[in-house]
Amino acid sequence: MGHSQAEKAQNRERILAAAAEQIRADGLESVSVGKLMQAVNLTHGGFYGHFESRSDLLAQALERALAEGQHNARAAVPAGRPGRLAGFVRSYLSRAHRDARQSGCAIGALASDVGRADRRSRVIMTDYIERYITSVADDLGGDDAKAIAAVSAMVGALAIARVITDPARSDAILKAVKDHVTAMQPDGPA
Amino acid sequence: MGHSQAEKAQNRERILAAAAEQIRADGLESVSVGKLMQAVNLTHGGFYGHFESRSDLLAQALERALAEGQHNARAAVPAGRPGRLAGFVRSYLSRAHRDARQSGCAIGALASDVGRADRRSRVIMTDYIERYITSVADDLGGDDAKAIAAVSAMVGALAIARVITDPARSDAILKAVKDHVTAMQPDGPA
DNA sequence: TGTACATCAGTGAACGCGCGTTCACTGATGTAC
DNA sequence: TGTACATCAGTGAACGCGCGTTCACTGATGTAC
Repeated sequence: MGHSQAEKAQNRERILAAAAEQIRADGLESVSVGKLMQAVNLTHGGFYGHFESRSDLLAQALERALAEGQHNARAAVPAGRPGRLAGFVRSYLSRAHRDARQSGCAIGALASDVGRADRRSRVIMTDYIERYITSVADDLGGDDAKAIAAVSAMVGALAIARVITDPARSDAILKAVKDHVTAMQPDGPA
Repeated sequence: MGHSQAEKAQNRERILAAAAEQIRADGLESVSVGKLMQAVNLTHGGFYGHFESRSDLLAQALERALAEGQHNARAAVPAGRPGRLAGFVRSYLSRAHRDARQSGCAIGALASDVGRADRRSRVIMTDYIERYITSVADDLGGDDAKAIAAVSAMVGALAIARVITDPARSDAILKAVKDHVTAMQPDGPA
């Protein structure tokens, strides 16, 4: 069995990507070293050539999940200014986002988990929350307080919509908050 | 060692109360049968005289936590109508509530956990979310959509404030959303 | 009120299992000459 | 270009541990007479 240096880097990527998906789908605690390595067609022993410990992996996977969620969010919206917030909110509070936890926003998926996690994880997520708020504030005339309210409502709505058992009611939650946040923009939706 | 029927009911209560606190403080998955029974000064074998399984206990503890969180919320606000929402929001988005996960609102503490839990848990929490929305709607002239936005913002803000590492910034998050939700009332804060 | 006994709440040893982590080993990679 | 060898990515057995659950047992409770 040949294992080149290039393959090692590639395997590390595959482990990290699989973990970043899994923590969003099933939570930080759902990750087991053995199963994760199996999912990536490696044996468990090799794990420690890539990461110091399970908890080290979790912190890096959280960072990765946050970065990916952010990337997906930006990709869903054309870069131009007018209607940017409305477009972003439509995508963030879509049924597709609600139903695809594993590739969606890690703040929405993991906020309450990280709230009780170790400091390292909280520092990482704090950074992404602040970026999220700043980005939304840009579309709200720099109003930080308004952006905080908008972000809180979006994150809360996503979490709640994933709990509600009746699909139509879950849709209604998403729609109500979408309309509410969109209406926050001074010049109205574009 | 004497064990009367009254003691049995009392022990069941103690197990359930301890679990209801623990799931809010550290998440559903943090509960282990052995440690839980130890915390209540019993041995692990007796657990199955009270509950069918760990997962049965978790569902009942979730219901208990939700009921307690709701009870605490009502207790914090005088029953009279004027200013009821403002008073409730002040309490919900207080530093005290943020810092006392184990006795606070279980929706805020466990929404993202339950979003990926089994159907039984989701059904239980759905019920309490709807009650929460209805209760807030009562203070907003029956406007369901507005109440959904308010509840989403409060739940999201609580979760986010528990992640943010800088205490002053965390306070600012609570305050921004408190002001935002209070301003939703047509007649303004009382 | 007092005795005899069935009930049953709680005990603690034991089960099989999966966990995170370690480590001696294998064999292809990739470098030195 | 070809050979000799050090490196090191990945393997898989083994570790000690805590888990959820079962069960034979203990002894106080509480009932029948």
